[in-house]
Amino acid sequence: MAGEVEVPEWDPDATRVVYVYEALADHIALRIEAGHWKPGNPLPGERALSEEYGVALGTIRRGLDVLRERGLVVTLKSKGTLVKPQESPSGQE
Amino acid sequence: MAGEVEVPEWDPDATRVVYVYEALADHIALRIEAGHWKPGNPLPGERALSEEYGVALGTIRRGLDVLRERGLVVTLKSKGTLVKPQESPSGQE
DNA sequence: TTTCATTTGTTCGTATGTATT
DNA sequence: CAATACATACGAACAAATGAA
Repeated sequence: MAGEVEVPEWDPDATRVVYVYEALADHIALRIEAGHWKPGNPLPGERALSEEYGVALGTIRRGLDVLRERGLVVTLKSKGTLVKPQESPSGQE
Repeated sequence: MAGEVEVPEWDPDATRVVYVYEALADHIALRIEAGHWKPGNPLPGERALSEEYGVALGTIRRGLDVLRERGLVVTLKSKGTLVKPQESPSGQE
């Protein structure tokens, strides 16, 4: 049950095999799985993430696009991007 | 006066005598003249056109450069590229 | 109702790197 | 080497929706 898990530092140079927005998506996904942000709760805003990660707004949005496609998050206009409750087809936990 | 006019399909391979951005400019010009986009109204965004035509952003921008030089459109930052009202200094046609 | 702050959405402008011709 | 074309990425500004005061 996803508690306090270690997440590697954000280092775009250490991930130079892939694109920034993909590495970004992976990193945010790790943090979600590590429980940094709980299901139903919002992530920091796009601008905040942009500053935190030191990447452009468009890059953050691309990363969030990826996470949205993966079904990890949902984005509501003027609200924010929320961690999607993981669908457990039958089991609770 | 410019109603529903037929515009050939976009086919970069059928126009291989010139550059893509020129064929692109010609094609968009045809659509404007055919009334697909009205004077004063915006064209689809550069990114949208990029996807629609299946060409890179830079290529779209080059094509729009051409149309701007021809006086067919005007581009406003953060707004879009608008069809310029055709200047009929005195004559109609 | 109006105003304001917050947040996502959209768009152009620009720069860089790579591949092809 | 230069021009074309593609993709990624960063920056800035404007637009729209929401919610609170």
